[in-house]
Amino acid sequence: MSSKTVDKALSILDVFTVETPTWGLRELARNLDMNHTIVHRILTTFEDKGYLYCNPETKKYELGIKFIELNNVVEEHLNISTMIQPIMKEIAVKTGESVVLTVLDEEEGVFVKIVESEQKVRFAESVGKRSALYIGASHKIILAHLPEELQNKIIDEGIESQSKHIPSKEKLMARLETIKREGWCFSEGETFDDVAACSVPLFDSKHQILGSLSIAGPKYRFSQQEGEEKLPALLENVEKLNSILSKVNFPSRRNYLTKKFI
Amino acid sequence: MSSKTVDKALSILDVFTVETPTWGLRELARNLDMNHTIVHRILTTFEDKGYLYCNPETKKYELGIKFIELNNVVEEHLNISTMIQPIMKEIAVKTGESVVLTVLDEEEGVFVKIVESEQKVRFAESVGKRSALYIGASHKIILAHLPEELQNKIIDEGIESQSKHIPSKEKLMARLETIKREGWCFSEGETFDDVAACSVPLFDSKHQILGSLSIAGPKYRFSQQEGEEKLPALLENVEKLNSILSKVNFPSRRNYLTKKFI
DNA sequence: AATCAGTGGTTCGATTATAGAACCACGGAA
DNA sequence: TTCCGTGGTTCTATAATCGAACCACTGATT
Repeated sequence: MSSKTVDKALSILDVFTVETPTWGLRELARNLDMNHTIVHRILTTFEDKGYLYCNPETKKYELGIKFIELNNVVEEHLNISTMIQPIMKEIAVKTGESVVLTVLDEEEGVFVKIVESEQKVRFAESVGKRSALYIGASHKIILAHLPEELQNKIIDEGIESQSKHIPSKEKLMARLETIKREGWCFSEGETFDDVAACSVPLFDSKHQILGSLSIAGPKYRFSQQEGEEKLPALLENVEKLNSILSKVNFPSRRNYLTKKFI
Repeated sequence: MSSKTVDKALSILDVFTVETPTWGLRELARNLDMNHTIVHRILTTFEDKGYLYCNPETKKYELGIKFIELNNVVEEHLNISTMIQPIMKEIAVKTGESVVLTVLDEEEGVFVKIVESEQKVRFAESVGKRSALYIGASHKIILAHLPEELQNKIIDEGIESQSKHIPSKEKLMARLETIKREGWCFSEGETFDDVAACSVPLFDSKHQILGSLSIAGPKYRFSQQEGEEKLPALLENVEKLNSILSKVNFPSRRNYLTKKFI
């Protein structure tokens, strides 16, 4: 049982994305197919509480300062700064490339933490980015460790949405099997055109797939072979990370892994 | 007009802080003086949407992955990574100390961004931290630029809560006047025991106080005199930052500055 | 300058989701 | 066993929400 009103309210928050960060009242109501009165009431409530901010000039709404605050609570609680970041930093220093922590949430992957190399290619802005599990090494390595039925479902949905990232179902399924067997994955130009990455899986205390750890850098200095060379640096540290993560119980939605799914 | 149900739901979120990041159902209901049924319904709703995570072993709730995602949307929209961070970085490099961006929200100050120096004293974990305006240089410089009636109200509330940071109202008010006249503020050991800071104010497009920019470092290498020596590096860059911030319209609650207050 | 179409915002009675007492089932302590 | 606590569920009186219709305003278009 779940609250319809709160559910509606949270659905409203969901449309504030990097792509569309500001919304007018009626524009938003139209988009969500809701009566503008109720949208207005909810927006006002969020605004009062600091979750949304209404620009007084444009009268458009955007996400508020509260999310900066609450993000800190999550990071603190996960010991991201004190425990996870140092390990990622060590890998970054050793390999000279950026290190990315990705987490499985529902049926997608989310970049949770990025530690940048000293080199000038930056993509820390992508923290929080969410995308389908068949895109990029960091996501594919997760997909490879999901139950086959779920892989099927996700790939079918990808084909339906005509994703350019699925050449054919058979090829992808075969690729996933190889990835799982070998325990790592390399990709280039999938999530970002000019970026290549090399990823290994992370597991929770019940040995269920939790996410992945990746090294990422610009394509021109990151071939598959160079990726393989960096693999040891990843694998050396991934155990430490796994033991931390297994104690933490990461707050992402993976309940379906223990339940039956359709 | 505001939605009671959503308001209640958001009040629940508010108790998930750095100090108390996890809550059991009944514990939470007791704390908020609410019926546990309704708390349960709201918690479930948040959980479904990824805003809360219920640890399957302990059955305790904590903030979910959604806040990492939405924090990114806020930061992206504010151009924190691309525009603000480089300026802060420049100051950090020039002074060798960490640089802190603080913003006024309602009647408190919130650390919105911290760029660390290469030196080993770290307090980036404090991003999102919220505290009263009479504590620390970064907050006092904001308080000094608020209307006198509001200063009165805030200081009175501080005295009522028996804050150790207010020696006497007269002294503090006099201090605030000096700070405002001189345009900067130094403090040590207020927000953190071993940290000193030097702060200058930031204003929005309507020349209203928006927040502050600070240099902060460990007390032993950060005397008032050393703070003053670093002041030019701050002031050189604060204009650039002000011009960026005036275009951005920062999403913090400062409506009361344009309205009457009680 | 008058019209129109679009905003954001408000009102109020019919409708519908919510509130909360009472209820499980479970688990640990005495 | 009993007791107290927990998380979670059920059901109906009740109170909050929904939404058509309503302002007041703005900025094109005629």
